[in-house]
Amino acid sequence: MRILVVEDDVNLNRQLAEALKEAGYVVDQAFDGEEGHYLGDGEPYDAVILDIGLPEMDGITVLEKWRGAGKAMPVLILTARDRWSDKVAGIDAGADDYVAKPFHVEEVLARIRALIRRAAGHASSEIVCGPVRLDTKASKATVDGVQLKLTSHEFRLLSYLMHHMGQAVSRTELVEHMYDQDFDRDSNTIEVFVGRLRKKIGNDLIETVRGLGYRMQPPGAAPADKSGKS
Amino acid sequence: MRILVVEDDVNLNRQLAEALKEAGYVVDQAFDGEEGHYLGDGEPYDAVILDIGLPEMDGITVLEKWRGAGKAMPVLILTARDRWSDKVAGIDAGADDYVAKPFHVEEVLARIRALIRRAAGHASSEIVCGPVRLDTKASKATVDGVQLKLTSHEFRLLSYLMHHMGQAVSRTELVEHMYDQDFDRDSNTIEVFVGRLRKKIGNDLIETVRGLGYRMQPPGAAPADKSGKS
DNA sequence: CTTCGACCACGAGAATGCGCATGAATGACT
DNA sequence: AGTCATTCATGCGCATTCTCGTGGTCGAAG
Repeated sequence: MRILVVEDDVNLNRQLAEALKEAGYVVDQAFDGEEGHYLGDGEPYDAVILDIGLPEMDGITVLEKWRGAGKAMPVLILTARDRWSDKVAGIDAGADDYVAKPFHVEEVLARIRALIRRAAGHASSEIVCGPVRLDTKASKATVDGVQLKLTSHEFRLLSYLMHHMGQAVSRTELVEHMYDQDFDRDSNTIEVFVGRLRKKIGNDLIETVRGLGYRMQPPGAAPADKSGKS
Repeated sequence: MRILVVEDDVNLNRQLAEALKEAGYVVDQAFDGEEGHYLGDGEPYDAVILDIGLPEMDGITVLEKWRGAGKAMPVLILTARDRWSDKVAGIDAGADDYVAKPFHVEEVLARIRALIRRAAGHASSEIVCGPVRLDTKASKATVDGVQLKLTSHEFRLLSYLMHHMGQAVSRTELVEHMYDQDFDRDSNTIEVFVGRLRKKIGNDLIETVRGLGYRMQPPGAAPADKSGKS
């Protein structure tokens, strides 16, 4: 999962970014409205944390521009505690949630989790697929109750697949959500990680869709194929 | 749009209900956890406003029960301003948003609007034709609920046909949409794929229109019309 | 009604290229 | 210094796709 943090306070920005990375997200940072808008417009984020008071371009404006351009990713805005009119303006501009400053970083993490979860259409903080259980709150995964030992990239891969269960996910999409801006897109890294993951969670769970990418299936979904081969 | 308000403070409950009705929603009211849970479990709401501190059954518990039973409607929880741990707990229990008391009614309305707007975005993109069901988002297709194993070209073909249901689609048109620019137009690949597809989804669904191309038809619509075309 | 030409279905073999495993090289963290 | 995660390159196996050839079906004209 890839997240953009737009916040001009350098300390706060770093603080957030570190907490998010700690929790297993990939994080891009922007320090003014201009830069934030540019990144959010060009890169595919799973969520954005956006400060309202920003140099160069106001947070609300940034948000409106994104929404106007059809960007639909969940956005969490940061406002001063006493400016409740900002919150309403922000929400009407298309924000999905807000947190008032000063805040507990923990709270922001919970909100982000909730936003990502909701964007993927899941109600609870645990996502289950057959024997695999992903705990987004604790950033852990288990198979048949046994905890998996995953590297950070393996976890991000699994997480992304499970948040998009049933969908076929392209290699490019995976790369874009598992890495930040600059990454050499021509390589077979993803395939390697898929291989490794399969070795850990069992081969049948991640299905490869030739020419398209990979797909994780909800539980009893694909029993047999009809008159094809296998 | 139908909304459930679960709040034990009679005044507050009425205040919310009136504002919501004013805004054009249909509103049901519950005044304790038990009643709230019962209604939310049995009736189809587009959104729920749920207080955390409730007699009979705690709001978090109510929410967990709903989510455990597969209810996925958006839920906005109300908490006391100083209990931020409640918010985190609530969000992790599956709440989609929260508002801290005391709040401006206007703000609650904005949130509800946002929640409903967002929930509408989760409609699955499916096209159905008789027993065949095509899910473009997941890149998969089922016949009578059984998942098909299609290669990427077969899928593209089916997809194009189903997107133009009822129309006769020429071979050239198909070629142009299934391949990029230059492709040897003198080849019978399309016929081969149509054959393969028919074998997988059943022969009656793709009708051949001699001299023109192929057509997919919802069943029973125009059973093998001999005397002309549409 | 018959015949002819064009169009279509289908099977089987051949070529293409995708995806996977593997192992070595690089980099990060302790 | 050593371990572990990550990245990259290579070659093989096989699903997929394409070509080709034969036989069948349809429609129109004589």
